[in-house]
Amino acid sequence: MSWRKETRRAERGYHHGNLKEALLQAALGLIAEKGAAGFTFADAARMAGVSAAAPYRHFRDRDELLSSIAQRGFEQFEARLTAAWDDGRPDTVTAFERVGKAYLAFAREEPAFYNAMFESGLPVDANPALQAASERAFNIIRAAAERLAALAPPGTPRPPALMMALHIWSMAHGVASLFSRGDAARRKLPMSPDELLEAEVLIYLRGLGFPTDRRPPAKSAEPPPVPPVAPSGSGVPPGGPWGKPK
Amino acid sequence: MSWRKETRRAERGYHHGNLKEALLQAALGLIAEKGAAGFTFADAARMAGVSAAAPYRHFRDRDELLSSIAQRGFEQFEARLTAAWDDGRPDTVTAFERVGKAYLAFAREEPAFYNAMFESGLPVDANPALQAASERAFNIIRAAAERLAALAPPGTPRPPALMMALHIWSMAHGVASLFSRGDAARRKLPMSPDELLEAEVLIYLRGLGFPTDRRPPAKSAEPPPVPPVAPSGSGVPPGGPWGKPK
DNA sequence: AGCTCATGTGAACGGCTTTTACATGAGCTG
DNA sequence: CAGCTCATGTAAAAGCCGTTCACATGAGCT
Repeated sequence: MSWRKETRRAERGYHHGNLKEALLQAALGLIAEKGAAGFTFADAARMAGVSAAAPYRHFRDRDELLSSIAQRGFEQFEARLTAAWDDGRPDTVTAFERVGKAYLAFAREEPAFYNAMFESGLPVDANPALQAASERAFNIIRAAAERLAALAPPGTPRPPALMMALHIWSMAHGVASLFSRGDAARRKLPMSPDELLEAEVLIYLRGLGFPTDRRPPAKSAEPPPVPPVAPSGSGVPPGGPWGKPK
Repeated sequence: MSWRKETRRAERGYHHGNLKEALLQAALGLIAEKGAAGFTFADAARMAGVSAAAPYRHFRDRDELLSSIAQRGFEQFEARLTAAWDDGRPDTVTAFERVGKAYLAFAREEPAFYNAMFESGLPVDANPALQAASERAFNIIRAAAERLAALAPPGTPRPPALMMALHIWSMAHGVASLFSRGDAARRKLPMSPDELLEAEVLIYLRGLGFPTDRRPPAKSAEPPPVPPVAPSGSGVPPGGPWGKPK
């Protein structure tokens, strides 16, 4: 079995064999558990079964480990946003909202990454690689906004795509930070963070003149009752992007 | 002179005289400088000129000092939001936007409080007093949303005020967190965080059917070119809440 | 004057980060 | 295969922090 070699490497030898990766995984678990602030270099070392000094062979200091995690986080984040955007299929607005949901899903499902990326207080702009990774992730949102802006109803002033992207980002980040994570997420909401963000984005898009009179923010995947492009006659869609007030 | 008594108390005596307050002030300065994560109990004690054990006579532990600061922060926050809202004068929409700006102004001008309140990772819901203070601050936004919702144009479905409040809060918090603070604020923006948020809120309100075709978000107070109520035929006002794309 | 209790001190414990000198052994070289 | 070298690990130590405990001080009351 391939059990032998790996286990022996991992357990017995003087050399760990893959300490860097083991430390990253350990740190990820610890951050998910206790937050980036509570995470400890020594703990990660202990969890990997090495002495407290060993990590310094692979990371300059604790901050560099944190940065590495944030870096990976931004990469995975970018991948998920890219997948969610799916190049604007089946239609731009649907895909755009999917990106928003992917943002929240990432914050929910990868709390450790999200924490390292946005809540650890590490200086993102001090690390060029990190900044670049963050930029690449944001560029997905930006590209999506670009496509959306190009679709602005004729006769209306075209909204600047960059501004739209920043708006969407701030909405997603605001909802994720306030309502979609461990601590403050306990605030009792009349709706789920996903629904909250979806409604927010829909209202915002309507404010830009986009037709958003599609399905209400229900969880079921219904076939779209009408083709995505609607006449812009009445600015007010029938359903409205919010449910009945409970 | 009253100089005597205070100074002697502060400098000489075995007893400090007002250590609790001194510690709070010291901590506030340290947090503003190095963030809540970097802030140190021992440092605060040193800055107040007492031993490292002295603070424990006034705070159970480091977290309680942090909580006290967050608590004060929420109180000041509430006061500023209340002042900005000014009971909806001179008109609801204007006052509403002023609240948004007050949110950003607070984040910018009181980084230490903001940090303790929203970025220190302390469990807000574990401390009832803290949670109540936070709730009171949010209620200002909520009350404003309530008034705004009541003004929804006739013929449109009335948006739930709580949802609106949550939306506005998430926008303000998102913009503040991402663009209006020390670290990540370095991201080059085509506009100021204030303008960004103002545009965002205006577009959002327009999406709800509110007439928002007032002055563009310029700093000068121009007379409104057209009366505020527009026919709802075309959902798109003339000016648009964004400037020319640069 | 004397008592008492809030408030401050100093020393100590354990834990964390980081550095330094030293140990080990994996992989290359001849 | 012998031997060298260097990456990778360890142990120990210094310095910091949070926290606790026994003890000191003196402010205010009787």
